[in-house]
Amino acid sequence: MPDEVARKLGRKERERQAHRREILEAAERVFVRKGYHGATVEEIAQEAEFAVGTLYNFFKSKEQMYAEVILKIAEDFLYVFERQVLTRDRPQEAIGALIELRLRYFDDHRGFFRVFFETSPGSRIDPSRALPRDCVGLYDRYVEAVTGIFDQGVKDGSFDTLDPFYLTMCFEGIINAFVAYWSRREPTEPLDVRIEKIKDAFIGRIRVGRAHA
Amino acid sequence: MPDEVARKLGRKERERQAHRREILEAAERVFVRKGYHGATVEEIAQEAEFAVGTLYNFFKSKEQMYAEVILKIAEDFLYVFERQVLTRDRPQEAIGALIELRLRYFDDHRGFFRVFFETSPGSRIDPSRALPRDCVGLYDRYVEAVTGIFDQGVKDGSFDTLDPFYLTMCFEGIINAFVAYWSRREPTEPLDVRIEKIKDAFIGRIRVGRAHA
Amino acid sequence: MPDEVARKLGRKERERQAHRREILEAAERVFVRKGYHGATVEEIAQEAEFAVGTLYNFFKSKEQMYAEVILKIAEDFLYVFERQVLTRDRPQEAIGALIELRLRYFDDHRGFFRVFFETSPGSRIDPSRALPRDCVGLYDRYVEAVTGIFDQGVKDGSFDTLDPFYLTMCFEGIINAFVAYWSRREPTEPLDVRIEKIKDAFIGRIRVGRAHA
Amino acid sequence: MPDEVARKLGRKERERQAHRREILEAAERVFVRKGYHGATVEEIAQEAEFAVGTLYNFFKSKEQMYAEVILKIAEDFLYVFERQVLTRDRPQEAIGALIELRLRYFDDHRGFFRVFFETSPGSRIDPSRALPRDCVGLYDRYVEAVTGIFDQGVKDGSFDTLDPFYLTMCFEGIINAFVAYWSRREPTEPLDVRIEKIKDAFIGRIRVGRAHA
DNA sequence: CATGAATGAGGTTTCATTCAT
DNA sequence: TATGAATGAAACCTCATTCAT
Repeated sequence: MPDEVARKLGRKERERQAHRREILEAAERVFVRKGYHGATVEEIAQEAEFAVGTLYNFFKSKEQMYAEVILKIAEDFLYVFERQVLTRDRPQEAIGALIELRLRYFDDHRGFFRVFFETSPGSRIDPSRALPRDCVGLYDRYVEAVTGIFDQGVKDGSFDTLDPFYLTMCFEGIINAFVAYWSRREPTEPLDVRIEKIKDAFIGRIRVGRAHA
Repeated sequence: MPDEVARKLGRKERERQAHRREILEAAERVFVRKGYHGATVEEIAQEAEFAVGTLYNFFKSKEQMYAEVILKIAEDFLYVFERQVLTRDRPQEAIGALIELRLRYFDDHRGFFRVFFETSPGSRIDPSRALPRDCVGLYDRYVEAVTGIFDQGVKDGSFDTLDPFYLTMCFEGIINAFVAYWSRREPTEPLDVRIEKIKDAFIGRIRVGRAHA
Repeated sequence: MPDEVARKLGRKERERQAHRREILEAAERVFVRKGYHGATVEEIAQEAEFAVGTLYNFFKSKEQMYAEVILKIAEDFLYVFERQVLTRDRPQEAIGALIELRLRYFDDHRGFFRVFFETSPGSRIDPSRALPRDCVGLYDRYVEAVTGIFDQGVKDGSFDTLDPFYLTMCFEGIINAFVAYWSRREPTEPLDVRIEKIKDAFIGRIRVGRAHA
Repeated sequence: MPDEVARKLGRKERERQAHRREILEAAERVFVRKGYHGATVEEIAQEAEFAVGTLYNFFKSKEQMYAEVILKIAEDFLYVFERQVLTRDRPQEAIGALIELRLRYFDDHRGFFRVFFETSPGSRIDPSRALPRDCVGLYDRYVEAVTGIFDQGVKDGSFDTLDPFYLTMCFEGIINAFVAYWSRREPTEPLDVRIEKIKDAFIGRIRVGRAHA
């Protein structure tokens, strides 16, 4: 009997989380189609196949929905980042894996990144500006981690002697530039080729002992 | 008599243009402060010291005001760009001058810039923020011109053999990253030093024949 | 076996009544805090530690809850009124006891009182705040009873010859005025003293044969 | 020419004020019909024969409309009060005139008083609590003035020796009680009779040297 | 009976745009 | 051309009530 109750509560809670997720996914789709200001709560509700009021049982405002969409993407990204990038021993490989991850990830959420870049003034220039509170922590963690990789690379002699934090900023700037560009124009080359090109261009530029071009 | 009429019309026309300009400048300030959606026509009117109705004698919509603001900023930037950067013969110097221009320009018109680079390439998501046709042309011209400089540099052997367009993307990304960073934290070094550092870091990385670090 | 059923039903029924009472008490607290329109069923449910749906198993609407709260308060007050005031033989003493009751009651249950005396006679304006039938009867009974006391006092020569209904109105007005005053400024004198002062001031004014001041 | 401009501006301003007044009057009517919570801005707009948005050019919220309705009534009242009551030399006459004014005034705005008493909890007990900011000052002025009258009456021997402030509170309480009562049940006696009765009952009770009843 | 997620009508408020003066 | 009051569509959000479990 307690078991059944437990299972029941478990199911209810599971359903609630499922609905929450469905709403967030619907919200992401609508934000992608219409942008933050263009999206209406009404439309998100229709997309999620819930009534408007229901959304407000999960999120207290449209703004919070937006924030959570970003948060979800950021969390997912960080989860993979920590597993696929931070586990690498050699800095060069870590940066290579990060380039790949960032580009692949972007491909999956391309539409939303477009929204993100456009929504908040300053966001393309300074993503941390447009982020919801919870997200800023994640972003800082990410920046620190990447800086750590560069630091290690400089120390162990893999990379030229450069300020690791400057390297991180350049890295982010470059990736963002490409991501922003490809969010507007359909890329002409397949993802793999683009990844390799950026790896070459970036890592090649900072790697110690490279031959002169 | 005809003379007087001519003078009068001339004055009237001059005044009209002056008002138009004042309105655009007010609009720019407000868009910079509030972003496109946050700005209200009412606020722009107050800033311009005109009545709302008057604005609609010059522009058919808020959207058009926005488009013209962007256009003006882009034109101003491009005007200086063509004179101070494109006139250089040697690619390395041109890029150096561009770095200087972008950083100086940013320091003087940081709000300015935000609007320009934010909106830049026109959105498919939020039509109201899409760049006006004319402006997209300007932006493309800028990108092409910069790409041209890199192209020349690669061809004449100043720079390593890299895809010039990729170089442009990287260049923009890096500049944006620094600009973003300095817009959050007051720079510790004077502008001149910062300019030199970036010149070294960026140009140094792509210049042929550089010594190993 | 039938016994056990009977006991069970008895317990169930007792529990049901207990829950009903708990809900009403919670509702009263919330109505006192927020007023009718400010109170939400959600908040009442939380206060009562039941789910919203449960409340609707006992009352068919928020309006009915409100009506029952009023009714309960009115009944409680009237219960004491009839025992402590109406039992007095001499009008002067009855009015004195009523003064004491109203002031003490107010001190103990000031939120309480507000609901009763505020809402009192039912609104033609805001149907949702109209008193339930039963309650209007109670209030009228109260007014009638007080008027009756004055009537008796006038007739038996205790009070000056005045319209008893007018006296009731004056009495209510004066009590309310003091109560209001003391609800703003902490009284400087203890309750007993205040009670005596009002007795003197009010009864003294209407008592036959008083000395000139 | 400047004259014409002046007249024009004057007319515009006059019209604006007229519209403001019309809206307030419409609002009063709707509040009277439906109560504060029952009234919708939409309905007020229809009653005033303006679009909804127009109301918001004059008042920033429904709440402010309500506050201004009260303020207008209070100001009008004070205006007459100062002319018809404060000008009397003898305290007894002044109080008599005040009773008449309060009752007559109430007759004109009866509906609104009903709303007022019902809208804010505690308003019948302590009207000053429910008043908008601007109004509180007016109310204080009124209370002071009335207290002054009683003070003068006590000093010159017209009234019994009683605390003038207590007298004011009793006076207000009594008037409010009647007003509240008659806002619910149609009075059975004509206004004149009621005025005289209250004059007798109240002034008669506090006048020095009255004969025993 | 207890639960609480789902509902959706309806409220207040904003603001780009128009138009009579 | 300059004005700014008037417009009204449309947005976000609340909350009493229902109902499947």
